[in-house]
Amino acid sequence: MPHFGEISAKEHYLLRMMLCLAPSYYSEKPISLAKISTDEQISLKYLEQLVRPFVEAGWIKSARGRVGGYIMIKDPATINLKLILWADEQDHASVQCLSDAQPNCPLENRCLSKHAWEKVQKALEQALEDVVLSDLLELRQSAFTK
Amino acid sequence: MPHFGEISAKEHYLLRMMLCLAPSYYSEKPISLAKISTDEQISLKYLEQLVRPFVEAGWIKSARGRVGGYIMIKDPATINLKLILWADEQDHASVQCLSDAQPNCPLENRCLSKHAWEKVQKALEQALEDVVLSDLLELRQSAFTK
DNA sequence: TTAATATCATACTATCTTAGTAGGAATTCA
DNA sequence: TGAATTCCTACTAAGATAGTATGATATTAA
Repeated sequence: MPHFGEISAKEHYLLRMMLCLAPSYYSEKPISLAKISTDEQISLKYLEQLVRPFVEAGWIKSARGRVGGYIMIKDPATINLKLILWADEQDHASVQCLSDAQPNCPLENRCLSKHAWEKVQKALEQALEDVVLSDLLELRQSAFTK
Repeated sequence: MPHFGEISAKEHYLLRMMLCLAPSYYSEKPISLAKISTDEQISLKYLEQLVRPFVEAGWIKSARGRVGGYIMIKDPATINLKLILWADEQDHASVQCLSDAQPNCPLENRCLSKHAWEKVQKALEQALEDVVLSDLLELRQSAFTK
C-alpha cells in the first residue's frame, strides 16, 4: 500500500534515466537506452516509453541508427525534479477546487483543508525545484562517491 | 493522470473527516458519520471505511446506537497531516533501498537519486507535520472564514 | 417494546495507474 | 548487408481508487 508522497518505481526510473542522459549535454554524444538499461537495470522497452515525453518536449534529441541514442539539449542546470515529474502536466493544483472555480462551495471544511493542502503543495514544489540535475552530477564527481 | 504529490479524493476526505470529528474532542459528544456525510458530501459507506483505522488505532472512540457516533480522544493538537495520511504505514521510506539494506548495490545512479529523494521526502514530511488539526480549527474561528 | 439511528462487517465492482511485455517498422552506419 | 538503434502500437497482470451493496448488531428515544 503506497502512501502520499511515496516515490514509485516509475519516478525513480525517470530521475535515474535523466541522470544517465545528462552527461550527453556536455559531450554532445548520444547515449543509448540499451546502455542505461544495463547500467540501471531498467527494462529497455519501458525506458523507450519514459523518454518519449522529453523528446516531444524538446529537451532531448534522438539519433537513430547504428551509433544512435539520445542527447540532452536542455541544460541540466535548468532541469529539476519538479520539471521531470510534472513534465506532462499543465495544471498542478493538488486539490480539485484549487483549479476549478467554485464560487459558492457548500462544503463545510473544504476551504480549510484546501488551505492546508496549499501549504503542503508549496513546500513540496519548492523541495522538488531544489533538486537540480547538474547539482546531482557534481555530487557524483566529488565527495558523494565516498 | 495524477502526478507525484497530487492529493487524491481519499486524502482530501480523510482530512475533512478529521476536521469534522475534531470538535468532539472538546465537547465529548459523539458526531455521526451521517452528519459528516451530509456536510462534506462524502458517501456514508465510504466514510465508514475511512474512519475504521483511526478507531483501531485508538485515536477515535465509537458509540453505537440511537445517538451514537464517533468521539476523538486524541488531542487535535497532537494530530498532523503526516499522522493522518500515514496512519497505517510503519516504514515511510520513499525509495526502496532507503529501508532495504543493499550493501553492494550495482546501480550507477541509485545512490545519487536516493540522495535526491531523501531531501524531497524530508521536506514533505516537515510540511505535513506542520499542518496540525487544532491549528486548522482555530483558523476557522478567526479571519479565515472571511 | 419498538422503531429509528448508528456503528460494524464483509464482499463486490468499475475504472484507472503501474510496470511492464510483445512485435515489429524505420533508420543509420560499419 | 547486418547489427544496433529509435519509433510506434498494442496488450496485459496486478494493484489502487472510489466507491456500492447487503446486511448484522447495538443503543435509545418515543
